Amino acid sequence: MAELTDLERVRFEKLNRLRELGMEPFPRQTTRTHTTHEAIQAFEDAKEGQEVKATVVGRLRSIREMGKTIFAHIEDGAGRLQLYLRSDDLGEELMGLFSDNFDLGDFLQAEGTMFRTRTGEVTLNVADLCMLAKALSPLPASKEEIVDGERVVYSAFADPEARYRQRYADLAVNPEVRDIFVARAKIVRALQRFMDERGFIEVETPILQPIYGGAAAQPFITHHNQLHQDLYLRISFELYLKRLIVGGFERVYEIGRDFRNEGVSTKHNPEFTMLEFYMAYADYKDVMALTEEMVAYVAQQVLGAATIMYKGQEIDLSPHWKRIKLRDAIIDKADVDIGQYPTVDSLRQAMVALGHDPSEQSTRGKLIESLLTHYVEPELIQPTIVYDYPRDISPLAKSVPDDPNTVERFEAFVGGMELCNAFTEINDPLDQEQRFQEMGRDYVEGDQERHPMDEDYLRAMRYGMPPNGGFGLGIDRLTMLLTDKALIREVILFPHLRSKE
RNA sequence: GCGCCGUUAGCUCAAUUGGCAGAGCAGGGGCCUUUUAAGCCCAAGGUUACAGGUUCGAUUCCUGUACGGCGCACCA
Repeated sequence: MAELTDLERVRFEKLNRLRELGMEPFPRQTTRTHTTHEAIQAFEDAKEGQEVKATVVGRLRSIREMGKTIFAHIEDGAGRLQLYLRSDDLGEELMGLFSDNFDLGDFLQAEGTMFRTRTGEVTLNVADLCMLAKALSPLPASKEEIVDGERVVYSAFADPEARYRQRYADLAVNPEVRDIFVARAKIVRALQRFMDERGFIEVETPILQPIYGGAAAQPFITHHNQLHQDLYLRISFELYLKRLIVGGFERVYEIGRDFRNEGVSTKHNPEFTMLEFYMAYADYKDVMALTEEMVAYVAQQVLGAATIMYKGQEIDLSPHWKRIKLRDAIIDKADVDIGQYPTVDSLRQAMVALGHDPSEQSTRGKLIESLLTHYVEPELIQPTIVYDYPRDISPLAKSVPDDPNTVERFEAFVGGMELCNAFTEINDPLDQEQRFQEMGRDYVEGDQERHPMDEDYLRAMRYGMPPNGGFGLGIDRLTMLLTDKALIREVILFPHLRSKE
């Protein structure tokens, strides 16, 4: 065991003392007749003069000793409840035992009768209590008061590093952090309900993949010892889900984890949660309509409204969203018409004139994308669908009717953030093969983002793939949006951090 | 990967130009039988992230390391 701090040593002594006094600090059995919320509700609902007895459990969050009485609050999954310990009711022995050996953070069980204090708070007058679990280490201390119904916290546990490394302590002392993850769970449920109601079936495809694909990203590599085989953690679900479209499922979706071996930022975590769906007999316009409907639905289900506040700005998520061609969006925000620069070199020169320093290896599509990222994305606060993308950065998307260099692809942006990415999927195996070959040509040998050729995927396509629209949405990003968080780490329970030792 | 900033008690934060490192809360000892950031009295709590350097003297200045934050780069 690690060396104890002074505070921990004191608690350790209390733990031993409890055992000596015959109170097990980690008992096996718990009795609970009411949650804190139910106990308060039962009292509120009771007739005048009717006695309400309750046995509640929870973690000690505050203690106020006043001579021969003690006020305390416990917290359980449902909320908080004030306890009132009175020497005359509890007995001097238990009173002293509590006072000497119970600390903030301990879990306890208390039995008694509900009443209302002079100041109006519904409270349990405790007749008996016991320890359920002794906390050996003190939780990060904070204090709070209620001002006009708002909780004001003093000395809140706020150091981001400590909060992420010890998320358990963060969750234990910062209830608003728990709220984020409750919202996140609701978001996932709402998405599933939305998809299920529209005839999509939820599937699970491999995370360990012999060939990665479906996105331009560096993979994590792992190894299967018995099979002597290197495997990649998936960077997308795309190619497996479309195999299922070949197999006869018309509508499939998957919610799961993607892994990308890239830099971390306020919007990027090495592992993140995606929703991808594929819809036969649909194209990207159909998917646009479904996207608007989906996001508005989720907001409505989780927040009760399709209008949200994000970083101090009101955002209306209800359909229909603004739609703009990528070329027009870049003219609009960057004052560059990519149509006038049909070659990599001409576009690079135009960007250098704007003060950029584009990488030598960039394709024309990558240059366009960096214009999008720099000038357009941060400006798109209200939901906006940007569509019709360059071919060379979209190797799985079908081209638009009269322009082989532009593909039917869109991304939706909200709050200055890319939320999802979708396209009319290529279903011509020969076209797809050619695109894979172009990727092999355009991306120099050793470029980690070069797409490996997935022969089995091409074989699947040759059996015949119905026309279909595909879609990917970052659930972490959607959660940031709906919980008004600027940092992806705030919506991931255990975000990746460097090891400390 | 690059740049800037940060790291002081369990938590939140101070510390003049380089001159004995402080406070609130938490914890400990007292007082207080309807309090709620309860209050009052007393005492305690520190290798100032780590390793070096400059200096009579370093939390403070310099170098390096670790971790974090922000920005950039990367990021179909």
